[in-house]
Amino acid sequence: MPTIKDVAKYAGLSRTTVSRVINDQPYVSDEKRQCVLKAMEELGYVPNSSARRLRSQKTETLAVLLPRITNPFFSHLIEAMEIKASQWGYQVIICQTHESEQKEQDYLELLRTKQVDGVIMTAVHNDWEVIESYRECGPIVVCNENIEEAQVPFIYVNQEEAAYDATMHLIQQGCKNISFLSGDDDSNVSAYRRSGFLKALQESSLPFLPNASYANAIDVNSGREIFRELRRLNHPIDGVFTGSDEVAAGMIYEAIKEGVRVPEDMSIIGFDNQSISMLMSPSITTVEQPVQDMGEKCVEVLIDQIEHKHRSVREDHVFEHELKVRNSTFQEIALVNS
Amino acid sequence: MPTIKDVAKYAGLSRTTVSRVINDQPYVSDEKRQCVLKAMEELGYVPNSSARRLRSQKTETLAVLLPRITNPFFSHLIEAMEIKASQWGYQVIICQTHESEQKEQDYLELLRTKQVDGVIMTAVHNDWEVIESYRECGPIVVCNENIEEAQVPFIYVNQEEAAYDATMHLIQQGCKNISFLSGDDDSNVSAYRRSGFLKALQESSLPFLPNASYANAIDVNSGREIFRELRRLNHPIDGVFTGSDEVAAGMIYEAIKEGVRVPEDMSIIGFDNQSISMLMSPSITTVEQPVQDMGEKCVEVLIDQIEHKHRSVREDHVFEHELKVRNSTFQEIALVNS
DNA sequence: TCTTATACTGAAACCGTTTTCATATATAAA
DNA sequence: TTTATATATGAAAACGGTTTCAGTATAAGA
Repeated sequence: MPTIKDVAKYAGLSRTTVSRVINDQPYVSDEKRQCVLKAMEELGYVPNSSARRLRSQKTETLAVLLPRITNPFFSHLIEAMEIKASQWGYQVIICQTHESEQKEQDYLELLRTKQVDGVIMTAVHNDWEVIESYRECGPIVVCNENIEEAQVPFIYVNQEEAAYDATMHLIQQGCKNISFLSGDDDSNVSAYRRSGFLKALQESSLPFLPNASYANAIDVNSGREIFRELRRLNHPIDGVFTGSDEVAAGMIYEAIKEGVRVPEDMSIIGFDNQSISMLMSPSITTVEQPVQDMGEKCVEVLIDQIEHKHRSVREDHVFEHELKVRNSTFQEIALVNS
Repeated sequence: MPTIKDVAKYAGLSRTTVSRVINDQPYVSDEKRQCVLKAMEELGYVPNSSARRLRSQKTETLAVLLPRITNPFFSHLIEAMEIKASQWGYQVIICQTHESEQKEQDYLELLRTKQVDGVIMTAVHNDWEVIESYRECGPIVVCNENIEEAQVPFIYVNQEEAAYDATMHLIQQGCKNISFLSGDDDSNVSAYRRSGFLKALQESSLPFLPNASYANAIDVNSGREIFRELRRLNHPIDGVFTGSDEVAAGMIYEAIKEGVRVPEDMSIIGFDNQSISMLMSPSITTVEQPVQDMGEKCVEVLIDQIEHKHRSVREDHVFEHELKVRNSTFQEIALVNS
């Protein structure tokens, strides 16, 4: 592999001049520029990025921390991020935390060891003060969470409102005994959603059913399991806020198996508008978040911080959600009759 | 940020000794080792990875090239890869090609610029001779494709056999007019599947229907569209090999809408055993590939090549597929009656 | 006692760039 | 003509580690 030194020698010029050509800097005569380009071409030279990184103190690489990439919400998010980052000439390294505090810290170390210029966190598992200590090593932006005391940019949808709207929709459909499901309980997202859920119940003078509340609803299988548990309650449930299309799909799967009619006997509402929500029968009413826009925004904000080195203060980028009403909460018959 | 020099000074020792401690090398007395560790701790020192990379000529980073991360097959693959890589202390950077030859080349450049130690390609869009030219810069392994003339490790499922088995299953269910769908047509996967498909038809003395053959079946929407097109043919179709669970799901969605009964009027078979295939009603018969094992194997083989620097020759790691028979090709009634 | 081997330590070279600084020349302004 | 300014070039320092090599001290073997 030829180095810049070889190119310089071959072109009969100094490394400095070659470097100027590589980086499109001024103060190189056209004649020499051509000369250098020719030399690079003929030697098949390509600059070594480790050396560039060391000297220029930047990596043009971002780390994206997420629980697991197979969750469609996160895969869509990181898809958008990678595309945007690539447009800016940045690489994206993928960091699956699997909800582990330790792994989250391990990956944040990438910032300290200068393997990345910045970090996007799409979930936060450690206490904020732990995260905070990494901030001196480089910018961090948080996506999909909202931690009040933290002074970094946040990109999110108002989960409280979203859950409120979803719950209100269930109530308008006539649900009176509504179950609340959430994933990881230490996440702020769950807390905000619960709060919106409770607000809707309260305004409608409906009771909260702690027995029909589960905090381990994360995927299809947990959805199926929780459905079976709900059936065992002596209190009949006619509506479920799942917080996830996959959980909703799992519940519907089980409902069909058990002969429970959705939405007539039980209305089920998902979250994220993943493709599964359209495909299930009945199709799943869900809350759409503008995932692509959010992903792009994260990258833009982060790169802006990296390239302009401005100390990040609190910054809120709130995106709008949208309720997608489908058949898991809404009987088409009613529509036909009206 | 403190450097190794600061640590050395603080500990009253040389950079060399500090380096030895960092890298767990012998020939450091216990006393000095403690001394260095204490100094690192107190200064909050962490080695700069750009400097390490430059000197030691390795990055401990892998690039994974894939069409798009939102395709569940690839997200499951990369999930397994990331976990395995992380166990070996390697980072994974994600490279979405979107089937573009140019992007594929751009990402292969990471190898030349020494930003990664090796590359995993989960699809191949350029001619092999183009790829070949990057091999002198570092090891490449190919996953999910099988290019005969190429002398690198391949990790794959025998797509010809898989398609043969799937088609045979359709035929055994009584299908006589079977449509063949595939995604990207320049991919070898499609070619092998087509070959297996044809073999099954031939052995059963059934005709191949070129009019009912589509090469743009990649997702739910294309599945829906193709279903509608198939309906417009004057030749009635009673079986479809889709090559993708998402395409199959899209077709089933449309079938339900149009009152076509699956599998009575038309049997549909997917590929990949994604969670959607179990959730649809009817659930989708599909071909399972051991995605996790394949992902892990890719990383193992690649890291082995990186760390032992042995020139890679042809190496075939063939994994077994498994037909998962579900309701989109198989009437449960028949099972009950028997 | 004299080699010889082994454990420990550090000075200096090296990895391949970019950046700083000094110098030279050409052009414009005074 | 002199001075200031802009353009063009290269030598050398810097980035922050690891590796080579040489040197010293101590223990073991002849």
